[in-house]
Amino acid sequence: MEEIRKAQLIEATIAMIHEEGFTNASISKISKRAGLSSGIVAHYFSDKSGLLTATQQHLMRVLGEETKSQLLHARTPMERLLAIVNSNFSDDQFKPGVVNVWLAFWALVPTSPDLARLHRINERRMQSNLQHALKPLLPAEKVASTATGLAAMVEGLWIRCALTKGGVTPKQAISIMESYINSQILVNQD
Amino acid sequence: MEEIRKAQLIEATIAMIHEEGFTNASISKISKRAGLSSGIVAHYFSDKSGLLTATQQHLMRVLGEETKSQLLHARTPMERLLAIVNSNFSDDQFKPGVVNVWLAFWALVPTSPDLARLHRINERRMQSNLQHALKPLLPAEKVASTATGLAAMVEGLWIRCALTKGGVTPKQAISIMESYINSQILVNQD
Amino acid sequence: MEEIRKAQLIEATIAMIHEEGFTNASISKISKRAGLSSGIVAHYFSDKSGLLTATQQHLMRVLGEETKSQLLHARTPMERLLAIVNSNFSDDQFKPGVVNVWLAFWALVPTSPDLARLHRINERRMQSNLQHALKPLLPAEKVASTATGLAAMVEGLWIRCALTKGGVTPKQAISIMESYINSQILVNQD
Amino acid sequence: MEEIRKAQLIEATIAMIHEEGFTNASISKISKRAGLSSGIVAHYFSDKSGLLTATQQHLMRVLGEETKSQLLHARTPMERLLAIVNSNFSDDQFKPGVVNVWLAFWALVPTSPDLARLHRINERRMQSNLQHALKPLLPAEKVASTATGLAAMVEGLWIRCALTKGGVTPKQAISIMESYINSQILVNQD
DNA sequence: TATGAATGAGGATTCATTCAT
DNA sequence: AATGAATGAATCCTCATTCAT
Repeated sequence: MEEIRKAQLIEATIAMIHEEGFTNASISKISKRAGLSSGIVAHYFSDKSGLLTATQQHLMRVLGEETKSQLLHARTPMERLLAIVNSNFSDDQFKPGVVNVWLAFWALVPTSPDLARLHRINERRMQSNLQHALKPLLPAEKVASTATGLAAMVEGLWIRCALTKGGVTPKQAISIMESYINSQILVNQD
Repeated sequence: MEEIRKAQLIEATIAMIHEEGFTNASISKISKRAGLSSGIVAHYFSDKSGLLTATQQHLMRVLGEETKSQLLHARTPMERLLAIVNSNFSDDQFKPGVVNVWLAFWALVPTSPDLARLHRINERRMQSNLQHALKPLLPAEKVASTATGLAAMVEGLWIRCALTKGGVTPKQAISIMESYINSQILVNQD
Repeated sequence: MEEIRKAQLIEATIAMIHEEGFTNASISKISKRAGLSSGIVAHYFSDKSGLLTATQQHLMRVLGEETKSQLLHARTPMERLLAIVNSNFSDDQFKPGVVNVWLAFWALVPTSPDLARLHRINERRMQSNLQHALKPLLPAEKVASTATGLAAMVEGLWIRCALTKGGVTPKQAISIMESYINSQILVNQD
Repeated sequence: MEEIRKAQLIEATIAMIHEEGFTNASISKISKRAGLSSGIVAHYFSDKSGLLTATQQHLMRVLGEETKSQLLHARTPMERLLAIVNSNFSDDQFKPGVVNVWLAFWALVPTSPDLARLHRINERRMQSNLQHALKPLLPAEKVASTATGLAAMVEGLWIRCALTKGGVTPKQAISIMESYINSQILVNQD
């Protein structure tokens, strides 16, 4: 029961943030949308901030699982890299609402220790995944900085896909990143 | 007088968003911090959203002028590219508060037409600057996508400099981007 | 519970309008007077205008029930007419506050669609009641205009009873209207 | 100069009350509409309530002059009566805005001593005019009550003309009152 | 005479939270 | 486990008023 209710509320939170913006996503609207009463949030998350943190955790878990699942089928280092990149641009990451939640999340990081913690965890996982995949492809001293650049590019392109209607498509984003990866490998080859 | 007051209020807005987060930056706190009364906001910006829009416009103007000023001294295409990149990582862009305002701004874009407009303008200027500088360096069909990738990387690295204490420094960020630029040019040279 | 709270708030609204005038009847004063918190108004009426509309509806219902109750005992057409007239001058209609609410209500009709609707309903009911009672007493072509004149006189005299201290009393008002009715019947008799 | 400014502001007050309702007619809107600054009101009327009182006084003066002017051409008592009645339904009394101001005025009488004074003056003038005209037509003991009834009917019909779109027209109102007058005279003749 | 900058109190409204049921 | 009534603080905004120019 608890898990069902929590899932319902997280789902409704994402939907409300999508539809009316982070600022207007009040507890009463969220709970009404979930078909539940307003008191329920206190019951399961103790707090509004508890609900928001849980929501962000949920999104991070979804992304993590997507990455893990795509990595399963990767055989070569290059395939591993592309798996990581692709997982960030899967359909799940552009579902209505998901985008706004991530953006709101970033905006809250500087003033919320809880969310800052989540942010750090997420960033480290990404960095670690990328470095692991890059190690066989690049000289050791280039691995870390290339991983950072790649992670940054993923984030930057993702924002553009999300915010700029008629801008970059996920497909184009992936191709831009492939070009980055390839040129880095080529240049550092000999 | 009008310009002085507006500047005071924009300054105070940035400071408050920095100190207490976007959500807690209320009109009364902002105006008190500016040493003015709360009614003054309505007087000069008609609205809270008017003040926020003006604040973001201000930050964009500062960035634009920084870019323009750095471009003045650039002689070669490569220098132009670096000028653009550098201007995004100048000290002004990491002054306390500036970071949070940009992040909050992005979070509001999906639900605020006004801010969406500003966002589009800013993005186009960046893209256009980069393409202009890249044209002499790359085959025509590579210019647009490389500019997009570079812009995305700038944004992504900027977020990391801003959000992750002890992560990437602006200096490292610039070096990562130089590496990206160089490899793209090298690979596409012959 | 809901009905009790609504009644409390409507009662308090009437009292506040009476004591401090329509302009000064704020939500916080009204709710405090009802012994409740200010948020309660939103809870039950969603709006201040919701509360005002409900208050006016309440007064109209009271008047309607008074009329209906007096009509129960009326046997002849003439008695019916007097019953309608009397109900408009019953003690309930001059209870402290009731007068001011009606006046404020009229003042808001031109700019409030909701109240305009209520006004129309009330006027039609009065007109219909009067015509029904006048039909056996007057030639058909005189019924409508006489009803209108009578309704207007009721309203005009009611205002004078309400606004002019030391002016007309309800008793005198009723006698003036009786005289109007009698003369109209007499003149149109043969 | 003073008279010009005062007239401008009174005119603007009536227009604003008409367009946005009494509640929304703020000093800044009124003065802007008059093409003047907001401070001007304090200068010429010391107060907002001063402006409102002056506005109501103005409307009363206009009505009084209309009555006086129509009475000039009246020769018989009956003509005098009709002149008084007609003056209340002249075009000036239904000019946009005038109606709302009178209604708002009535609503304020119970809580404003100033406006209550004006109200009393206006009512007495009307009563006195009517009694003077009725004296030659009715037995002495009927004059006062008939005047009161007539005044009330004028007011009631005027409200209906004003508030109920598609209800009574001024022409019909006058005819209803003529019928009242005639029947009263006929019945009391012998 | 006239302006309009500046104030700050007061308005309606929204909302997270609490709690009895 | 779940409700939703009730609170009251906080928010934005409006506005009459004051006053230096």
